[in-house]
Amino acid sequence: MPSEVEELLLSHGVKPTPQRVVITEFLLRTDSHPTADQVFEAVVNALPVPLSRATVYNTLNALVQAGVVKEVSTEPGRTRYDANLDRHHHFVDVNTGEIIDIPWQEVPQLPKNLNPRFKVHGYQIIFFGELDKGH
Amino acid sequence: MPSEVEELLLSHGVKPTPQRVVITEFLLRTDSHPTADQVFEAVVNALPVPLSRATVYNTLNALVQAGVVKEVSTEPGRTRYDANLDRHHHFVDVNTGEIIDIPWQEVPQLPKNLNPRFKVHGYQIIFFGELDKGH
DNA sequence: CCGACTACTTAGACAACATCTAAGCTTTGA
DNA sequence: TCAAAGCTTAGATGTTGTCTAAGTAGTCGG
Repeated sequence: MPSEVEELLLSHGVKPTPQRVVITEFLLRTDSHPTADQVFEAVVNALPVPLSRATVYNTLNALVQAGVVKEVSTEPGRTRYDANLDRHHHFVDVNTGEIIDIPWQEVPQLPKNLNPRFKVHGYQIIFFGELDKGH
Repeated sequence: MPSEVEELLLSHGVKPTPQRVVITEFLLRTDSHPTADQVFEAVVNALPVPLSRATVYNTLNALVQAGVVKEVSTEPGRTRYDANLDRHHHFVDVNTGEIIDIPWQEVPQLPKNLNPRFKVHGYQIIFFGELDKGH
């Protein structure tokens, strides 16, 4: 009987190998928007076999392709990954780089027909600012 | 008598060396949101002396620091530069990667006080879609 | 002018992030 | 049991960006 994660992968057309399962499980469990290297560090000891960085990159690309996770690009030069499939926006703390999800309904919807030249598929909003630790 | 570009740099506290002037001139002249390497290719022959890539990177970072240009991060792994200082948003053609500026007033303003935990300094909206070449 | 100080630039080494390659391993199905 | 297809591995390679050491140009006090 396949686990929930295996079913998730199968339903997206991704073969659930052990490597892909542990990587996907980690992404679903965290809300920290990890980089590829952070994913590697987190799961490298969760498998009884060696894990190659190439597999992590291959898997992350496959998951993005299949629509299981999304890439987040808040700072240049490093890609982060987000398994929150609910539509949402992002807030980035300019001091720490921490990324926090903002629920879709907390932000007014934007019109998609801003200009007849553009056929808008979607949009991405990133807020920059400081996190008030007092709250 | 200093040129307009030299005055721009001076007013932002950046010493207008020949390298910095030609790089800034190129950025002001284009709306193509070039990468650092595209900037290098564009200006390397505009100087009577050799130009190092390090100087391009140093200059771009200095211009960003000084507020003369802005970084644009629409795709992971490469930083683009934008000398359009008017507030604006971006549209990215998913087929070509082309980036087009969208005037600030064409998009509804978003509230900055979405959540008491966040002190929002600003935000960035990137629209993804297809460009209708027919218009 | 002169010397020293500061800032800038250069070429190439280096570092970080990501992809590619060749070989081996699993799985699948005939 | 065999072949084909797909996945993973280790390490080489590619790409983007930064760092280092040396040299150069501009500035300022004398």
